[in-house]
Amino acid sequence: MKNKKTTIKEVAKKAGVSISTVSLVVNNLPYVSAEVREKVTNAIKELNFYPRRNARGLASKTSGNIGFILTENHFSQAEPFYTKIFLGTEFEARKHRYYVLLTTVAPTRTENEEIPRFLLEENVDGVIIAGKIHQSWIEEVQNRNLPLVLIDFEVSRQGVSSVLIDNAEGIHKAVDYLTKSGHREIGFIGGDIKHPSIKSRFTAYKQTLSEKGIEVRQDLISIDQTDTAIENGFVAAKKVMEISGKKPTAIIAANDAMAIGAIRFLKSSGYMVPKDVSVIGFDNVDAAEHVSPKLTTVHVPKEEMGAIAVKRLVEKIQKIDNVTMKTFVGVDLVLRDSTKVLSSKEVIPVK
Amino acid sequence: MKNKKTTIKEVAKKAGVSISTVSLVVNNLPYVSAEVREKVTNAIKELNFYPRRNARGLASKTSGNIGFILTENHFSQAEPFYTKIFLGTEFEARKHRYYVLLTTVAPTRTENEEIPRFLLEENVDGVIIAGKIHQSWIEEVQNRNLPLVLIDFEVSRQGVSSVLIDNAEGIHKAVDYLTKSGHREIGFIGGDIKHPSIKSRFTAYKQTLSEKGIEVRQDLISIDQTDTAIENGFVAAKKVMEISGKKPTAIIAANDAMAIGAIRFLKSSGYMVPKDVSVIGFDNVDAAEHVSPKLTTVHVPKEEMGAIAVKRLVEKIQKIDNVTMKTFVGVDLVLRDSTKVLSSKEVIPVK
DNA sequence: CTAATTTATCGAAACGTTTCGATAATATTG
DNA sequence: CAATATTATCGAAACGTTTCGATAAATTAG
Repeated sequence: MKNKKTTIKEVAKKAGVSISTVSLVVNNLPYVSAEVREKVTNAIKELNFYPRRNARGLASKTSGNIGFILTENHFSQAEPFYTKIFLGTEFEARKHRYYVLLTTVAPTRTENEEIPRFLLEENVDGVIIAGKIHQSWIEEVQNRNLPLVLIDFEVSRQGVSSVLIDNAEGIHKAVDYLTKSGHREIGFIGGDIKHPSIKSRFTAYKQTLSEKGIEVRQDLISIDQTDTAIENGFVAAKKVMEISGKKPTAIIAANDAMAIGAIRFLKSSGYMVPKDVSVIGFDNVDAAEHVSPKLTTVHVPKEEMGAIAVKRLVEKIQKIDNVTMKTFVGVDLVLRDSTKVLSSKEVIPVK
Repeated sequence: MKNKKTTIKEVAKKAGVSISTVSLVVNNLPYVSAEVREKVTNAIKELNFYPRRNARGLASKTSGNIGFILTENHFSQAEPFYTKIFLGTEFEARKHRYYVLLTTVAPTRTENEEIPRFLLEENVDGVIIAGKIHQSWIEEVQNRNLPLVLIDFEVSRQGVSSVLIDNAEGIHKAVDYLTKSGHREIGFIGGDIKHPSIKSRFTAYKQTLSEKGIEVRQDLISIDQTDTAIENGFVAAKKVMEISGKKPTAIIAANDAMAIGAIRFLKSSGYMVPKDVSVIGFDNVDAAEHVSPKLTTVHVPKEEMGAIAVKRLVEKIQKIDNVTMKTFVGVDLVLRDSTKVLSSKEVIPVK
């Protein structure tokens, strides 16, 4: 069925009403009699009418778009954590009749950094920022009075909502599982420790061990890598195995990439995973199922995070709910092959 | 620096010229004196002016957007082959000052299937379709007189360009490598054989073997899976190992997912990869580096495919080159750990 | 019954650009 | 020198909707 590019004028003519009346019907607005509404609806169908996005946008000062911003390094990262989140936003946005425009910005900010064009052109009605980002980008959005939702990042700033991972719960579940499986020498490796998620995973690791009366041993910890890439997991695991006295029987990594790197180090150094050392990751990216052994990991519902962010943003755009919100998405421990039960009885420290 | 939402009117006033003259300067069009051009440019900078996308769109009957369509199953597939292509389009589109709008459609087509909203709203200037798609979606785009580029798919239809994988070259390189490594019993597993890429990979497999004087054995082939998912690789490899007389020393899979499935079957059945059977995949998705052993595979430059598609489409949109083009992207064999050299001397069949 | 309120329909301005034709000045060609 | 072509600048219509206020009819309340 060919689209004949009809306009609202032709619909009005065919239905015998004014353009204004047609607009009321198209937008499902009141003060149109049932009889007229039916006539207009029929004309719309017969003429296969669909309003143009541009014209609606100009007249109503809206764009129908949501901006999605992330940093360049997150954009190109091998493990598609943020692309899953993006796909989640796209699917949910569609339900609300929004398009999602994707862009990247530099991780740091200099004077002449290019501002996303969709901000300059006023081509988005709200913005989602995924991951850690320089504060000046947040200011750039807020200065334009655009609704903003952050994903996996938070700032103490008025009017910014966040969709966050319940990192503490995830790490708690991981430590809990390990201690219930008989592990006491549990290490932690991480990178980019200033990232709020990594920081809170590390805090939760120490806190949960303390709650269980297990000593937090510094020689089982390595968290000074610049980022959470695979190769930094390799290096961090290497350091832990080198400096630790009594070796860990389990290592919790700040994310799956570092867990994979840790497994690579361990295997290449003659340790067997999980026979000698269990490894747990965080995120549950696709690779977790492909590495050998398959990675036990804390599953983060990435597409759901994207969907929730869209819901929050659309509410802000439509001014349904102006409350600043922090939404924590629950996590689950997915048991695969990289963890081993040492003993079925939880070890209770003797003192 | 706060954006004060200035309009072209204010720029005109400040520069002491007309709106039309400002528009000529903004769009870098001729018939403006150098003196006036400088005055206007200064005013634009001082007022931090940026034209609205909506207004420009309405006036020029353009959207500034490119539509990106793929099927729902491709959208949600675990291995992010098409998301890599999408990311490639986004990066390239940005250079040409286009936004990319992503959507999915059903793999098949029924009467009341929803047409992508960006087509209905005339909100794209051209469309990229990635992967195999029902012909009616192609018609839906062409009926709207929109420029169209297909990725990893082709149809014998007027005016449709394609960015394709040089499947034959990839398979040729894989077979060549294997035969040069001493393999003669080389199997092939595939699914969704009607997909042009898969079909041409299979054809190339047979053809290259024949060129080398190696018999194409039907008992080393399994290609009747419905799609190229991991579990179908498992099943196809199982079938090949069950029905074949002299067992294969190598299996070429139609894609990485099936290669991974094949490795899983082989390992779970007591075979060692590559000691007993070498495995080669196609695509080089992220998982190829994570499976054990790491997968030898034909690398497809996915982001480049996306970038090329955007370039072709932008040319079509701007009517720079209306020629229908097929662009084949080169591929490379990436040697990892899943292939073994049987003998360093290429086996030349004795007859 | 009358006044007040709600419902129904419409005309036209507005949204912010692009672009075409009008007008005039300048440059080139025969 | 005159005719023709090019360059420069501008006014206003157009693009296709939304939406506000005008006008009138219908309904409700006192």
